[in-house]
Amino acid sequence: MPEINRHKNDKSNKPPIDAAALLAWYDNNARALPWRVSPADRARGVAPNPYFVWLSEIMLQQTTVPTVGKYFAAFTSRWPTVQDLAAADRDDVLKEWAGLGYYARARNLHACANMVVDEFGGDFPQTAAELMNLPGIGPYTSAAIAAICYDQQVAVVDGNVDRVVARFTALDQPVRDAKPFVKSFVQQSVPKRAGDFAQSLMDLGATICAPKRANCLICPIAENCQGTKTADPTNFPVMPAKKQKPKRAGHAFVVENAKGEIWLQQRPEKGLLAAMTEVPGSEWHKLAEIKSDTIPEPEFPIRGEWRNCGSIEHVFTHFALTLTVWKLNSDEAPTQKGWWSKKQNLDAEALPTVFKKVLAKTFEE
DNA sequence: AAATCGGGGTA
DNA sequence: TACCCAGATTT
Repeated sequence: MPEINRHKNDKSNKPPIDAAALLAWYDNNARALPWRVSPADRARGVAPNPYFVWLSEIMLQQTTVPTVGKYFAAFTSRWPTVQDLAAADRDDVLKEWAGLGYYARARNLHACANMVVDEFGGDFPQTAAELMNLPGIGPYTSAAIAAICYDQQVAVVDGNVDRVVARFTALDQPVRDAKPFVKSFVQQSVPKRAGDFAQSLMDLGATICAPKRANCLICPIAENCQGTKTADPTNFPVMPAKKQKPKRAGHAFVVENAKGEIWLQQRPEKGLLAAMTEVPGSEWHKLAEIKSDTIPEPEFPIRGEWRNCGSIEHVFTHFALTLTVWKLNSDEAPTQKGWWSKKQNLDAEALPTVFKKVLAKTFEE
């Protein structure tokens, strides 16, 4: 008996998404967001601001809508146009981004703004293929900007859409291994109102077809959904095997001078928290590699009466970190390159959250 | 294909 | 706790 060379999730076996029904739902239930043009305004011909859409899309990468809110307001207030952002100092962009995470986004954001101004006269390219060439803009973001701003009929696939499609088609493998299928499945349903359709699918995933709750009773596309016919649609998407998070540990050195200033320095241009600001510290030892329960003794950068302030915990994407915090009052600079920063002004520095935790620990005294 | 790259909200 | 969030880039 010959093999039937057809994938189990071949789209020819799956009824498509009812775009008209989804758009009708979106017309009445769209989330109101600062960077978004409502479907009613869009129907009247109001065009989205590509700078706002692009900025929001970069901020929203792996980041929730509530978290982005304040940062989006701060950026658009300080830099109202892409020309303003391009003209800004990169360090100021990093300072505004501090706390939002994934700092390569901030570096690429500034580079992209300059490219749009220098190479495209300040106007974003209007197709996903062209947008893909800009720094920080990948498969999702290029499609999102092209669809939302210019109604290019491309499939926009983010984490929400992955989940909706996985449930809709009862996908039997992790979406990570079925990206082409998900994209082609969405593509066949993209209507003329491509931007509203993209946002409707994401809104559906954010509100009705949520990660731990599927409210199928009020879902506008439940009719053709395979997942809702199963015992529990939230069994989809199936998750890949998880692996445990390794641990690292190190020391952080906080030096305060007689004027109440803290010694800060800049991290290297590459790697974790690249180009951001930090306090001096030790290497972050991988606990498995030092074959011991205890990390090496601290090698203080300068002599003095260092005080142990306890430790802080911080969890990154791929490891968990424990830092022992040490404090010294001294007017001597502990490292070669760096600067003194007033304690009252630390919020304006480009300090990632892990170092804000370190500093907060020393202020408990 | 797998690893790297942050931080916070949710159940 | 574990999972997930309008992913991109590097290895």
